[in-house]
Amino acid sequence: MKRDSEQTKARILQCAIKLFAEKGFDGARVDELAGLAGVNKALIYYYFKSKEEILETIFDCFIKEANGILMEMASTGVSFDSKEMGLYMKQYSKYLLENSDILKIMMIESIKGKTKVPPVFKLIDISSPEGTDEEQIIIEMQKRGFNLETNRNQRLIIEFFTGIIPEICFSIFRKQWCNHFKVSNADCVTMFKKAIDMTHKEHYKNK
Amino acid sequence: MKRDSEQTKARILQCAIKLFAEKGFDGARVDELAGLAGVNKALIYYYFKSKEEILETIFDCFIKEANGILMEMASTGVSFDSKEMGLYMKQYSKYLLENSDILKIMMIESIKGKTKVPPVFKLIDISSPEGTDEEQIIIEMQKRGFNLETNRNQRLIIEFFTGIIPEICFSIFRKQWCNHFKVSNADCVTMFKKAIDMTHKEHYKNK
Amino acid sequence: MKRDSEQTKARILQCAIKLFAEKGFDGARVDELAGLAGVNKALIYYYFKSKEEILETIFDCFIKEANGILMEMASTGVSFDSKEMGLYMKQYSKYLLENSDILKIMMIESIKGKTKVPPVFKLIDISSPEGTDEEQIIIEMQKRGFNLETNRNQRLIIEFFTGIIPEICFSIFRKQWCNHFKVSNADCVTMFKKAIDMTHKEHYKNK
Amino acid sequence: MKRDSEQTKARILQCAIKLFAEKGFDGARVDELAGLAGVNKALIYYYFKSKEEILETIFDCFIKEANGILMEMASTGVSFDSKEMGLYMKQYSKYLLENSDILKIMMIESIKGKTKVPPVFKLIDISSPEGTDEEQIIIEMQKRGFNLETNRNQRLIIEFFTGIIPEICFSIFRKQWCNHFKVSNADCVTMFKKAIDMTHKEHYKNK
DNA sequence: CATGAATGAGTCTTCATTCAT
DNA sequence: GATGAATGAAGACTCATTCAT
Repeated sequence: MKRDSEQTKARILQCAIKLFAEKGFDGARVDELAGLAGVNKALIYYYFKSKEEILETIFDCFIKEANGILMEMASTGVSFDSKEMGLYMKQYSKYLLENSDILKIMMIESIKGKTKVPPVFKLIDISSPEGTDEEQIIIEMQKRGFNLETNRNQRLIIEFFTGIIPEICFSIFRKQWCNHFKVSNADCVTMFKKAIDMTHKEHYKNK
Repeated sequence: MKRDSEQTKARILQCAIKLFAEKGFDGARVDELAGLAGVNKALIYYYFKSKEEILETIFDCFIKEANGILMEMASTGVSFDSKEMGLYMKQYSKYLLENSDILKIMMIESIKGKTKVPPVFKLIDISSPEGTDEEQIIIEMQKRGFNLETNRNQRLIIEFFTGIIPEICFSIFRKQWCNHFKVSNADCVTMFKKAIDMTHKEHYKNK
Repeated sequence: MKRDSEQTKARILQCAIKLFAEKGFDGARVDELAGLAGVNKALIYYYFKSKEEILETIFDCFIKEANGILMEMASTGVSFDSKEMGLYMKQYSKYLLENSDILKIMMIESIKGKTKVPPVFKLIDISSPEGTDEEQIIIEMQKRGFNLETNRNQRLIIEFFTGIIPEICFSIFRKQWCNHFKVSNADCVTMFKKAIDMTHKEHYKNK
Repeated sequence: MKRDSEQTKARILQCAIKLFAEKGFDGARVDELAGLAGVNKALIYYYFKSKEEILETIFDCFIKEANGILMEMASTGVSFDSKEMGLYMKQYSKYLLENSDILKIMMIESIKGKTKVPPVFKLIDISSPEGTDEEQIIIEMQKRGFNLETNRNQRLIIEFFTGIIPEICFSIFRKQWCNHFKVSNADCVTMFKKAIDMTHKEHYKNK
């Protein structure tokens, strides 16, 4: 019972992610979601108060999960050049790539700007929570080989607009890019990694 | 007559841009657009066949205009370090910044992926049309000081995901960023420029 | 001036007949009529007070014309078997066949029954106006060889439902019948005449 | 559950028949239909995909039903003069008379000619399906006393334009005829039957 | 848990008609 | 006479949500 119930709710959520990503939250219809999930429309309202709540649930789960990964990354004392660091980076990139649908939804809703804080901003808030002892982190990171900007605002802008945003947008547009430019998925990913290495990651070493 | 008519149509388009940017195309209501533009709802359908056509018109005009700016930039024989080049770059950045609303709409519709080619892709297609004599351009650009990637696919990915996309997203999120991180608009713009200089633009000199 | 004006009005009417016949009065759009007639929509309202008035004009003209033909027929003292009578009958049939579009409109509007008197009823009212000296006519006709029913109501029903209605409906459906049953137009007309001869016209001789 | 649902759908259909007959399909409003049927407008779209589909459903049901009656009639080996045959004929006439609303709709839509085959044509297609062994039927009918035309096309035209069409149109115009000519319904029906007997039915005996 | 039926409030679009020139 | 622009009032159809079972 509980098993089935959980599964049904999860299935609804999974289908909602797919659907919202494809049509946008506004463009998606509860009817269609019911069809996709193979459940009665009314059942959706048994699990969720409203269409809106489905969206919120999706965001909350994702932010929490992404949070976990970043936290783990941040708390590990591995150096920039170390294999472990590379592993974490890879893992995070992979995580974003795997959740392209949620990122699509998040991006769209962020752009519309209905919420006080755009959901995507939360991805950087996590990696650099305001409460933290800034200087400490910077010194720590520099020890690991990162040449971090000391000005927090400047640092955030660099991280977000030339690091996270390209990563998100690549995740979002990868498929369409491959189709349009006739590139294989593997090549596309390799080339994007190189692009990030040549631009964003390079700047850590600059100066 | 013609005067008034043109103006009315333009007003509808301007309001549509504003509205679509705020609510997304799907979230926007024709009723509201009519109210915003101060015209009768039916008049909108006198000028445009459908809500969809308004969107297409917006995109077409923008792509055409952006095209013009880039064409001019490409056809001028100025060197990378020259003031003229800097001026053009600035102009294009400014252009994107000024059209943040259109970029919002474009980005959302691109993410949803209804069209074969995501509208945003057209911004890079223009700057590097497939028909062009690739080698010629690269040599030309290298003369001007640009260290362009010779592999076209790699070059496009770099240009798009670490150049255009950050520019677009900055345009889109600037206001929200300023609000959220309590930065002045001027500072924000300055910092973003520095961020781009340190990452994307730097790579032209790399190697 | 007057020339052009008259012509324009006539063209509008002709196109209206075509359009109303094809789509029905309710299904026809003034916009489309304007396009068909090659005039500005507003001009239609210069000539006619409303869409409704166009319909009325069409009906009035037709009734008046049909009236004329029937009057002439009735007032001529030719016998049933005479060539002249056959000529008139033919002429009337031809007239109906040529005005199939108007008959379509008339039939549709008659069926809907908005007006007190269905327009098609007027076609029989004419041929047998109530004010006339019934007996006189019957005697007259019998002299000419027609075996007319003496009961007016019975006579009207016979005339209308087995004479005029088949004639009208043949005019209306002729083309579609030819298409559907793969018959040539000429054959179809010949067969219909025979059908009428064998049924309706035959009854005049009965008894 | 099923009970109510079926009833509701049936009620919508019944009201649609009434409404379409009165105003024509194009002139009828879904809003009004909802009001008439005492249901929410959206419920109509729960049962039917579109206004159009309501019409199709009405036609399909009627054709199927009429089909049934005619099939039964055709398959019974009763002679033309027998009481049974008269009973069947009466039954069919009664059936048409009872469904004057559907016939009105059918006639209007047939006249407009949107569909490849005018719905009314289907009433004759049934009574004389092309695939059947023509000669056999004719011989069979002749045995029963019917003097059927051997030329199929001629026969169809006689049946349709002097048999079915008068029957349909009488059904359609009966009420209006009674009102206009101040005849009682009973008298009107009697007179029409006599009219058909004197014209269409008489021809079976001719020759 | 699950569902078929029902609904109020839209949502895009259309239409006959009018106005100003 | 003629026209492009404008409009109020619907029109078909949709959607998130709820109810009864």
